[in-house]
Amino acid sequence: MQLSELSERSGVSVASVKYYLREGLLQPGAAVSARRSEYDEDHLRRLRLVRALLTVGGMSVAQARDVLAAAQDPAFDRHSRLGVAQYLLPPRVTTPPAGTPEAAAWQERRAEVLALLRDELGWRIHDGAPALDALTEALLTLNSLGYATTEGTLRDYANALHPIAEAELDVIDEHPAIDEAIEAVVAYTVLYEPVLLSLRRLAHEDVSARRRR
Amino acid sequence: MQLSELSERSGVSVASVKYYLREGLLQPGAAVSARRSEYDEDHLRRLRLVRALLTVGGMSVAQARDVLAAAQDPAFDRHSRLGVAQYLLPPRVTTPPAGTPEAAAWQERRAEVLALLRDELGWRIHDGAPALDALTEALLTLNSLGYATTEGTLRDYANALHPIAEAELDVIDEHPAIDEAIEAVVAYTVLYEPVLLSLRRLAHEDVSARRRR
DNA sequence: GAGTCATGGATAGTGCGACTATCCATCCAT
DNA sequence: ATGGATGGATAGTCGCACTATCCATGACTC
Repeated sequence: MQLSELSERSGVSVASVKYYLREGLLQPGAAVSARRSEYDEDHLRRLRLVRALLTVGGMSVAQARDVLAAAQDPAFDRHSRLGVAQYLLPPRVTTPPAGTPEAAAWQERRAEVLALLRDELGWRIHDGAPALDALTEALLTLNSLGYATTEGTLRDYANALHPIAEAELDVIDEHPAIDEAIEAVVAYTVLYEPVLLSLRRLAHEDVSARRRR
Repeated sequence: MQLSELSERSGVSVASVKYYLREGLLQPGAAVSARRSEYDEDHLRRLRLVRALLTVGGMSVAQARDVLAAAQDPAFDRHSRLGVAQYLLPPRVTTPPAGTPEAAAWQERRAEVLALLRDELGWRIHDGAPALDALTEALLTLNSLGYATTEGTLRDYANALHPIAEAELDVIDEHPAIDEAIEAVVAYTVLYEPVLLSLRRLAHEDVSARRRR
C-alpha cells in the first residue's frame, strides 16, 4: 500500500504521517524506487499504536519515539522490555538539585517508601526505578499541601495493586504474538492506565452514592 | 503579604502569579488601595494547589480553573463536590459523532461496561459519567490494536479498585477542615492518581523480577 | 511517448497553550 | 519627595504538534 492508502486506512492525514516518519515514530516503507515506497499491515498497526499512545496515553511525540525505539531493541529480553517501557514512560519527574534542603527531605522520603515496599512488602524493585521518583514527588506534593499520607494508606494501595499487576503480566505472558508484536507491552502499560483511573473514579461515584443514602 | 512575597514563598514567578490571577485560578487579593492588594495564607495554599494540579496532575490551566471554580461552588454539598470534581476532571474524551458506524459500536460497548458495573457488581453510577466514556474509549482503543479486553479482567480491576475508593472517601470524610478547604477533594482525586500509577508500575517490576527467576 | 499525478524530501508556516517581558500610572515606605 | 514595588494592560516568546507549499521524479494511463 502507498502513503495515501496508509493515511486513509488509519485516519491520519498524509502530512501527519510524513511528520511521524520524519520524527522516527514510524519505520520508513520499503523503497520501491527513489520516489515511491511500499507500506504494509505492520506500518498500519504501528501507526495506530502511535496514535493511541499520543491520544489515549497522553504521551508527547518525543516520548513515544523513545519508548518505541527501546521496546524494539532486540538487546532486551521479554521481561526487560517491560522494564524498559516503564523506565522510559511518563511521568518523568524532576528531582530537586542535590545540595538543596529539599533534596534531603526528598531523599529521606524516597528511602522510606523504598523501605516500605522492599522490606515490609518484599517487593523486588530496583533502587533507581523512576516510578519511585514519581511516587515520592506525588507524596511530597500532597504533604506540602497539608494532606498527610500515612504508611498504612500506601500499604493498602500497594496490596490492592499487586494482584492487578500480576494479572496483567499473566495476559502478556500468554500473548502468543508478543515476540513479534513487542509493542504489546507498551500498549498494555500505557493504555490500561486510563482503564484503571476511570474505574477508580467510577468506584468513587459508587461509594459516594451509597454513603449519601 | 504582597505579591512579591507570595511569589517568593511559593516559588512561582511574579509574572506567572499575575497570569494565574488573570486566568481566574487565584482569587484576587484584598484591595488595600488602587495599586496594592494584600494576600494571605489561603492564597498561598491555593497557589500551591494550582501548581500541583498543573505539574503533578498534568492539567491545563483551563481545566484547573473550571475544577477549582466548581469545587468552590457552595451550591454543592460535600458528596456532590466529589462528583463535580470527577465530572470536570480530565481525561475528557471525544465521543464519535452520532450516526457514524463507530458511534454504534461505541454505544454498544459503553452499554456493556455499564451493565457489568451496575448489574453485576451493583455499582451505583450515573449513566452520563464521563469516566465511563473514558473507559469505553480506552477499551475500544485497546481492541482496535488487537488486544482483547475480557469481562473478567475488567471485573478484577473493578474489584481491586473498589476498596481503594472506599478508603479514600474514608479519609476525606474524616478530614476535619474539609469544609473550609474544599480543594481537598480535588487534591485527593487528582494527586493520588500518580500514586496509584506509580505503585502499579512498581508492582509490575516486582512481579516481573519474581517470574524471571 | 506524452501527459497527469501522487510521491519523498525539504523547508517554512500555523495555532495554541503557558508563560514572560515591557509599560505605565500610581502608591507607600523611607 | 521620591525610588521602588504594584495592578493592570498589552505584546512577545517558546515549544510542540502539526499543516502547507514546493520541487523533481517516476509510474501509470492513454
